[in-house]
Amino acid sequence: MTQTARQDNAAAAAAPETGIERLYSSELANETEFLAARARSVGSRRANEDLAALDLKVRSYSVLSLACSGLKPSQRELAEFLFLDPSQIVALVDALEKRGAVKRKADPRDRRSNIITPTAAGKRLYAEAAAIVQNAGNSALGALSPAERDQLRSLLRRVAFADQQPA
Amino acid sequence: MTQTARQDNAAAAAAPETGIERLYSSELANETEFLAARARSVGSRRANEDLAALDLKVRSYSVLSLACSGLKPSQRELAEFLFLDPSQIVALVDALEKRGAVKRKADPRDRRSNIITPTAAGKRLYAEAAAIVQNAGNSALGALSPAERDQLRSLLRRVAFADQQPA
DNA sequence: TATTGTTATACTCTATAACTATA
DNA sequence: TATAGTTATAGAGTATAACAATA
Repeated sequence: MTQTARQDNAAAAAAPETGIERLYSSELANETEFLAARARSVGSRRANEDLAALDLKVRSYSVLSLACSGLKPSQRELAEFLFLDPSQIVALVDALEKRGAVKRKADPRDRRSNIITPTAAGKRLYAEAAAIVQNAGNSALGALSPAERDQLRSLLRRVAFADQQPA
Repeated sequence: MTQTARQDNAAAAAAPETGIERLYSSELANETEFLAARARSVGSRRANEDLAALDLKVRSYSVLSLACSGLKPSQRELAEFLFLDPSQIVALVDALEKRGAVKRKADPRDRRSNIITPTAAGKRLYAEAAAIVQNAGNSALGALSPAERDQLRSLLRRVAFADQQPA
């Protein structure tokens, strides 16, 4: 609830150094690295806030989404794909399973593996969550035209998956 | 130090479902939200690894960079700009000050404020660090042409700063 | 009274190692 | 022996509240 009063008055003219906007001209503010971090921060903050209505976060939403993808991912695959440790996946799947959104199923070809599939309730939850996330995303990307959003997504996709190959 | 052995052998052909690439086709993998998070993850992981040689991280590098910007930011401004809590800035500035890279200086116009300025050593450190970060960034963006990198940066900039206005 | 910086604290996230069951 | 999942734990990151100095 911080109300940063605008200072576009006489005092501002006397002290134009006050105001964060002046930092926009810093070198840092032009590094892709920094901008990506900040853009993600803007986006996921908003998404987390909105997803709270469904008792989800971006993390659990991601797992639920992949569970609902029809691709029958194993926990190991979720970990690799989401850049998370397998032990973190355990906790995320636990929470989703406890609320009846997903099920663990032993892979018939390798009984060590747990394949994660959604329940009917899980699919409904995902539908709601996906709408919320899309909405939050649109809001975060409000400054861009539809074409620019596609462009951004396409560029990010190439960067995000360029490193996927085993190191 | 996890050496994920490549599996491009007969076993891989027998189990084509193994392999994370199939998850590229999921809905999640096409959400800008997710892609931005992942792209940032790729970039900052690499940057953090490389900056370790200077005993810096992306966070402390950001503070050092702004300190060296000539814009004479206060701690409060650093907190707002970096989306960090003022108490976190304290710790970051403490560490940089302890190693002689930056100094706190009372703002003559408001003695409550600490203006963060670099020492000569801090400027040298920043020069080295900036080269490392730029290098890491280029590596992370390796899949993109120079023009595409500019495009990405420009788009990210608009998203990253769209939300800057007081909430 | 409000704000900057500080400290202390708790909570979340992340990383690591050890254990089990399967292979 | 190697891998998938699990558990426990420690460390880093993040958020909150209270306090001192200054405005």
